[in-house]
Amino acid sequence: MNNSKSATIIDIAKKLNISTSTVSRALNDHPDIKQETKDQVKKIAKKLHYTPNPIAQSLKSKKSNIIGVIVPEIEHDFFSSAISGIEEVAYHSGYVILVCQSNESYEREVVNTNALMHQRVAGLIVSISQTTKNGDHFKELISRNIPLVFFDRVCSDVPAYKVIIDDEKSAFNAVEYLIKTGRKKIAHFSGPKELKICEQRLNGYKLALKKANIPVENNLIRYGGMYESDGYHSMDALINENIIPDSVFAVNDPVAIGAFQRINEAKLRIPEDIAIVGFSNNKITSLVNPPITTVNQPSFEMGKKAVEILIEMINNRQGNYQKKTVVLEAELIIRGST
Amino acid sequence: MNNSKSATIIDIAKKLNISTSTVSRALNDHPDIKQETKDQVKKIAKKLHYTPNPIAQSLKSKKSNIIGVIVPEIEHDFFSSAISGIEEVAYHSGYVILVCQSNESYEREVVNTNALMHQRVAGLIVSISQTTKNGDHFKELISRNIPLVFFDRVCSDVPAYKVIIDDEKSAFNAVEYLIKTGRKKIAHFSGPKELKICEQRLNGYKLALKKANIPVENNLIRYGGMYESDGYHSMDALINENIIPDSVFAVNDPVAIGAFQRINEAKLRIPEDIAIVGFSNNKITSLVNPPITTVNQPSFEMGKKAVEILIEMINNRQGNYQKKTVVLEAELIIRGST
DNA sequence: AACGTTAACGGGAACGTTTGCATTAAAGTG
DNA sequence: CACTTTAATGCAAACGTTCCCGTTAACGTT
Repeated sequence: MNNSKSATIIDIAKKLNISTSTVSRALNDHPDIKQETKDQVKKIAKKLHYTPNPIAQSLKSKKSNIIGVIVPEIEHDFFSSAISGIEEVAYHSGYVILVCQSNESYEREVVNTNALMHQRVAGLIVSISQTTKNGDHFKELISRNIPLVFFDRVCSDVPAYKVIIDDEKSAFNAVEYLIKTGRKKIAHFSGPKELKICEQRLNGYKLALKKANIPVENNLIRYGGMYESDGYHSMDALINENIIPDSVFAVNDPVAIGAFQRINEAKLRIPEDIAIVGFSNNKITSLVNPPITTVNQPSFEMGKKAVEILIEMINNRQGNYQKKTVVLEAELIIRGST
Repeated sequence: MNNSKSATIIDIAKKLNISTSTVSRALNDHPDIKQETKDQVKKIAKKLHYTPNPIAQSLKSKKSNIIGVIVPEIEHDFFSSAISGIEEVAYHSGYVILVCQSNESYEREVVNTNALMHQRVAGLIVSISQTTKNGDHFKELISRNIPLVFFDRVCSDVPAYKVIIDDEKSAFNAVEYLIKTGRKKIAHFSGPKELKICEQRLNGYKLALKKANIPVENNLIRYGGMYESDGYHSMDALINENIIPDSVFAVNDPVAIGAFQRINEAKLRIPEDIAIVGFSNNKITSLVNPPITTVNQPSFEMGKKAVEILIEMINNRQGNYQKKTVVLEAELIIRGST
């Protein structure tokens, strides 16, 4: 019964003594084919467990049902959640997703981009690596008319759709909240200066201070990476320099957690001695004690939105969409750490 | 310069006034082609930025460089980490990965499996959903000679390679450790009874008790899901029934975290009043206070191992590999919660 | 009766590669 | 010199679809 090979339209054609063209059209409900033939074809197709060969279809149409996704690190809460959102929408639209990670490496991002391009993906969703300054590999995609959507970490010099949050405004709100609750000596643990999102969060921080007439002190601003260890070290440095802020606004949650740990080790109390605000609303922030106030970055929704736009672009290839930026809401979630 | 279409071997052939066969063979270093021709072909190929069209190659060879991955939920720490491991190895071997999630739904797992099969993936790596009892969709793969490797959550009636840890033994070790530290009233929060791994962890729990001559009390064993809320509710139920254990062995980390929260709410102390042991070594377990003792399930390594075996199978399609089970070490990581 | 229309279908090229089987010319063999 | 061998290349089919063009027969229309 099971001859272990997939049936093709040729098999169906032979069985019914008709041509493959007719079978193809019948399966695609072409008006030229009469209902009776369609029924017969579909019946045999079902019987033979026929499914169209997507590879042959892709070769012919030069399109595929594959959406490429490139993120810095799959393991990251934010990205795995975004990928999940992408997969969810893609699944219901008949697409599958090819996932690559750049490991924060520009070179690898380029390799991945090219690999997916040659793989003839229908479109690409990307969050760029920390080390990416140059967007030429993305421009190549655009010149080949391959739809591209960035999310969260965008490449500003590439004219593509972007799904982001307002990092500056969100940071501003977070810091303003700290100020409203009486904090004055607010430290900021920032990330790599090259990353746009870090720059913008830093800007938001500064703006909030300025609005409240609090001077921006450079030794309260620490630069580092985006990981726990970075937050830990930044806090450690402050303590060693005997600079004790009354609050910390961290560029993201891992950094906040790192600071959190160092503060605990120093036997300082959260939030009494030092308040903490993170960024992203990673799961962990709600599970530590006290739970950490953070900016809810809607990762799942960002992924969904990105792929929705991408599929829209794939379908209306006319290019009548505007290269546009979608800004999602990122609200401050107030918890015990402030 | 950039005519926005990919160059093909036909373009190269025309440029050199030779046949496509020669170009193809030259690019693949076929011995029939003389060095001079190869050099010319490769030179032009580079000049035109030629890259082979993987779709055409797949159509011809009936193989692709795509590895399919199906997991219950991408967002899960364990799975996103495993996927990361898979991607890492796949990348360095010239494969890309197609990721689907079943959302713990059997039907969706079947749909995904079939979709990937028809996508002509080179092989498939799967961790099955909670609701999967039937492995027919996987047997179909095997009958079509598509390599298949399970990891962690395996389908026991399907003869395929499996990468797992020894759940029973790991659970046994964890509970035995609790007993050694003087705990006697040890609760176990289990997961869905259908899941093999839950059954085995439960078995390990029972065995450890029996070995220490501690009676297995059914009201200390609670069944639920695999999420925080389940752990929370199990603990809540115990407290409401006024059954206060001196320790809890949770089927996984989220459940442990849920119990952790409920214990905190009850103003009971960890580990003084109740010790906690989780399972998986999710990141969060090391970040809460006190950090939670847990079984380190080497997710990244499991993913790597699975894909290594898969690629091996893809290359030696002769089937001279044994359907075999690989058991990785899962050691107990002792932290402050015990 | 000669022609046009339409419904329903088939032929065959095309997508980009790979590969078995020629073919050709040069070289070697007896 | 007639022949086999060998090196290097070309031809054409095949992978499974799709789709532009026919083609055919049955039916109107004048």
